[in-house]
Amino acid sequence: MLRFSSPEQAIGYRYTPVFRKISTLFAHQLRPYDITPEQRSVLYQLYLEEGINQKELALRTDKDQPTVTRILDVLDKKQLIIRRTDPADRRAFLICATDSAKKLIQDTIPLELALNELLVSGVTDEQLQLLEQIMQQIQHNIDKIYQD
Amino acid sequence: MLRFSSPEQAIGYRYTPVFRKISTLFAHQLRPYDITPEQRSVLYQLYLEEGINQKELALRTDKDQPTVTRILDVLDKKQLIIRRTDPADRRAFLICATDSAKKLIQDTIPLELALNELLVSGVTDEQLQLLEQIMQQIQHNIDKIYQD
DNA sequence: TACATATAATTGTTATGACAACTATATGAC
DNA sequence: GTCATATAGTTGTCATAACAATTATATGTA
Repeated sequence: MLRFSSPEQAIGYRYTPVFRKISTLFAHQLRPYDITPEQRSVLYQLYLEEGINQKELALRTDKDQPTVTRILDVLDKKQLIIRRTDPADRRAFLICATDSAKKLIQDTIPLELALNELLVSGVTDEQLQLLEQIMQQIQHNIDKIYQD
Repeated sequence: MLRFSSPEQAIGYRYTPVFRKISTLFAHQLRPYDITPEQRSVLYQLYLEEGINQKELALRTDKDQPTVTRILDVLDKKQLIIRRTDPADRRAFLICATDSAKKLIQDTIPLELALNELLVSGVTDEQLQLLEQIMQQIQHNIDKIYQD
């Protein structure tokens, strides 16, 4: 049974622009730090665990390897990361965040949380849990589609 | 009172990649039609109402004017739209979809709806309504932030 | 009418992202 | 050890997006 009859009801069509705007808002807030939300998401993974390689970083940030390569190039220029060659695999680099990168992450986490509070004001904890449940189901469905 | 303590809980951080993947899935499905989801979203607005100008099209597609200009350039090359100068305002163009564009939209709507069914399988109608409510609240919050 | 200001569209620049093709190195089969 | 194959990373190309700056035309006011 079809539950939808018009493109406006398609979740991609309907919600993609909302998340684009959220990203833009966060980008504004990050501007004084000379970093973008995506660069920061890569840096944040290194903040959680250093010394992982680019493929692993791509996995953890949900980005493809070329995108990670280029974001790391930018972060490298800004001296926010260091690429060390993996002694165990000369094809790979082990990536580490510099001290200033770690400080940047620490300084911007409150910004991110504060923006999030604004975004979900008026949304109850129960609703947020439901949102997470629904999104997990959708993510599961996406993974299943990708398997084929 | 702060409800969030880690960036993983920020909705932008958490859900943006999900919608990116949805867009990629739809792009795969549209490949035989030689059109991208974003190009199609512009065309869809023209399918709903023709003869609007680029500024209005930007508003309706949630894109900025430069982005719309460039997407229309592509659609123009593919002969999917026609730009007519507005006789009442020589700065503006009135945009129309060609017949083949209208056919393309009609042919791809079932694809979009079918993909959406897959994406929300296992999600109840009640959950989808809740999702819409929550996202409307978030959208409202975003609009409020942009006002300042 | 003349001029200041606003607006529609365009162009340039930078970033992200998808995808294909490539290089260098590792691994596994023999 | 040799060779086929797999894998880590890079590069090229195109599309989308944000933003600043520009051009051409409208509009409002003196």
